[in-house]
Amino acid sequence: MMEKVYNPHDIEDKWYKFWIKKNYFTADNESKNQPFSMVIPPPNVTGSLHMGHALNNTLQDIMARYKKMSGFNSLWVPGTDHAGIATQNVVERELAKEGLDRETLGREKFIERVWKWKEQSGGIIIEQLKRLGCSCDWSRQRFTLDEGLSRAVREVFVRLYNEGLIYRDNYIINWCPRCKTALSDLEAEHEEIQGHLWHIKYPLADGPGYLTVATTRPETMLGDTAIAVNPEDERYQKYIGQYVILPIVEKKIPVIGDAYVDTSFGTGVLKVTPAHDVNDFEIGKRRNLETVKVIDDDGRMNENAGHYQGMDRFECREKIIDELNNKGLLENIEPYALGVGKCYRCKTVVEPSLSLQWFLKMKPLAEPAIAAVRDHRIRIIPEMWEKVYFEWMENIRDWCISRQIWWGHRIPVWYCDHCNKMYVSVEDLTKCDSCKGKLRRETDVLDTWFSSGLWPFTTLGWPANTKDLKVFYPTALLITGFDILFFWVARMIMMGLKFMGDVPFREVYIHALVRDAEGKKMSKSKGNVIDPLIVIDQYGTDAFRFSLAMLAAQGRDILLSEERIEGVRNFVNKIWNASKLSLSFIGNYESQSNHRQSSFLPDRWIRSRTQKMVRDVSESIEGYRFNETASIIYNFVWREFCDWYLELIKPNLYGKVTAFDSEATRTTLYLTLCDILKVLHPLMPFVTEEIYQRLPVKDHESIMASNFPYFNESELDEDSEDRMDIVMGIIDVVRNIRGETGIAPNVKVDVIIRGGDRTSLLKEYEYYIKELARIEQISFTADVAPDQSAVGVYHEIEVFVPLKDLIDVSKELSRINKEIAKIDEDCRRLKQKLDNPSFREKAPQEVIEKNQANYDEYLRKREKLLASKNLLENLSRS
RNA sequence: GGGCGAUUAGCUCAGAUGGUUAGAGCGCUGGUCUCACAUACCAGAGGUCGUUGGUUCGAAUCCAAUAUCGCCCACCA
Repeated sequence: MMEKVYNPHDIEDKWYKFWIKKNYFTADNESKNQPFSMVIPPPNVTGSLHMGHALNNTLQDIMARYKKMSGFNSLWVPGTDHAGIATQNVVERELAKEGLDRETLGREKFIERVWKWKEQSGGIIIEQLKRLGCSCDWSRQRFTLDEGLSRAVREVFVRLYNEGLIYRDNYIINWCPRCKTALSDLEAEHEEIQGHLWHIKYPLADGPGYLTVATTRPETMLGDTAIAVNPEDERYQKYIGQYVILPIVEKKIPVIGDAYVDTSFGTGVLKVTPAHDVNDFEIGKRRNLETVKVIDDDGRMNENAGHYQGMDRFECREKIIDELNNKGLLENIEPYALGVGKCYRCKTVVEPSLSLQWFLKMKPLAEPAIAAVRDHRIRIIPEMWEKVYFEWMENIRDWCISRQIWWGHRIPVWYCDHCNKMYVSVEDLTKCDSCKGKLRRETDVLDTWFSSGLWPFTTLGWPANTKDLKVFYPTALLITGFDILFFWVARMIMMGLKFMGDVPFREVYIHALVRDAEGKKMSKSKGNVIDPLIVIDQYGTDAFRFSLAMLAAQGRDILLSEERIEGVRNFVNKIWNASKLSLSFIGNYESQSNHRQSSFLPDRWIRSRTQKMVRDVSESIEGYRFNETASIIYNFVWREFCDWYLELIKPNLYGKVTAFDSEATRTTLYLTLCDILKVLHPLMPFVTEEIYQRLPVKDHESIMASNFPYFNESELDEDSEDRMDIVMGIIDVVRNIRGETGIAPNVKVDVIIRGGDRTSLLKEYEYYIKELARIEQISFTADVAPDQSAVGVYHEIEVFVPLKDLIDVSKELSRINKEIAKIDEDCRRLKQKLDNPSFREKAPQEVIEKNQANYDEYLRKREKLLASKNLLENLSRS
């Protein structure tokens, strides 16, 4: 017995376990079926499911299930990312609670601790993905730091090093003083803040006078080793070669000429701090300037900062300004908006700092990756993201891949402190080949994104030559958010091409961000986060997934509101109840072998409509237009199947009408219900399985194993659709009159129809028209219009509802007037178009004909309405 | 500084290669507990598609400007 209201709670878990037990998620690399593979964007082990994951994985699951049902050997590889900095931070916070820190614990103990944490809390998100219904192949689950992947990372590092693509160098990198590590350019998020441009006087070393420098970062002046002017700048040319006294430090530094200096910015004089600014570093290299670091790894001033040593960099800024001011060296303060980089993990302002780091040369890797997208070996959808991709790839800079943290892939490099030899090796090393001295291993680890960049092939077993790689690489599709297009997607493309010699995926579908109902980004600090798991508890997974799909229009952010989900919850309930009714009609229906073509018009109509629905659903899924998929199904099920079809077959299946073959109707109903469940399954896996299992006859033991409906042209039936349009149209006309003139639903009316050559069709379906429009009696006439009636016109057919006491003449008159006014407006527009000679000349014949036909019909309809209107007006006068 | 996107009903959004009477959900108005569903049913109101030009027989749809909002990238201190 089915409940009156669908209750998702027990059902979801039951079926998920069932699918697991049946191994439906496990791909078979021996299968003869065409493969369809995806790798999951591995969520961070620190993470718990948020809306972004929910959307991302719902869309992937829709594709995985759809492809599986469409006969593909569908593989969806799951896994998690070790998320270096993020995870280390989490565990460090835990340690802090115990009054510990990683330094006192030591590297080995600390890493043990992180692993322990990972085992205990790192799996949460996987369980959450299961609640979302994800059909991942859990037997192939990977972790970016597991043994196989670690091996692959080393392999890649060594190969890239041997090819000269990985190098170690001193360069300005983004340093996070809180995480105490270098970051890549992408990991520093730029933010505009209101700051100042300080104008500082640098006295000339020889003689009176000074040059004024404008800077946003006065604290770095302690590390200045020159000031620069543009050699073309007539104001300052003469100073080139002279010296100034660096204030506070009281050191002589040269005035140099460099074309980099913009004469129109600030004072046209630039302070050069090679150790704390990229451009200054470049100038310094060109001019052989000394580099003086003044800020330490923890963001405090160091020993080169004189009496500022030990002071926080921002406090130092204030104090330096005071000191300069006291010395009369502060000329001016200008408000100025500047961009500062912040650590993407902890939001601390990063310090550009000269540092010895490992880098990966990007240009040689980027070129083939650009080509792959340019010639569409990889298709990025929506296309606009291609431009963004190209823009970044064409201006790519070398990637700082080393991190000074402990949690991650330790760089496979060993140093001999005796003979200064360096080894890069896949295998662990202990002794120096030449001097037999003990080797010291590099302490840095790799950027987390280094290993995730290898994800599509390392998860399939690389560097071993596995069957999985052979069958499932390149993967078919990657679904991800635009926020990691550079971090992840671009790097996978480069690495895939480099190490597999082929693209990592053929298509990339980029989806938008999930925002709150007001369009704001969801964040904990704003308190506007909607927790997917609470939504699931409240409305069920199916309603949640369908909502996400429904809102997932390409290229636009998704605004999620609770009302929206509630609406879909109602839809799930509608499906439940429609199925309940359908199942009661189908009864113990035995097999499809007695499949009879029905002659009952609604049967023929619904089958024809079903075919079009199935076709449109497939097309929209293939085109990643998930919102379209959802609304096609929504409208079909609710409007066509429930509101019309089920209502129309009731008389037959309740036995009120016996003129039609009710077995054929039951067959039709059964087939249509099956089709609905199947097209819905990728979006709503649970409720569809639950209902499917209740079918008296199933073609498979699970809906997951059944076949996605295919477009069956032989069931298309335009003639039946046309005839149904007439039946529905007549019912609509009566309902409109009823509604507009205020006849209560429980009051039946009589109706007179002048049906012309459609009379026999309407007579045949008279009973159904009566039922759906709540009519007591229909009389058909060929005569003139009856007077004292409300009138409605559908094509050539006129429908009269005698007024009796039911209808207020004035209401009916205003209804007719409204309708005539609308027709007049439409006619005016159509006539204008049709009277235009160049329209008749240049528009396609078919468009002209259609417009003409519309126009003619409007005129006829208008005439009929007018006749009735006149009758009513006479009546109301008399 | 460069690039991208958005602007359609009160709200949130659909409208792929130009030819509709511009759609949906929620909300709103009126009427119904009609034997699957009140998480429902029936009817209705509501839009000169940001602005201005242009291309075209025809523009919400293509082009160009402009305004407002949002995002991304960027080594002018």
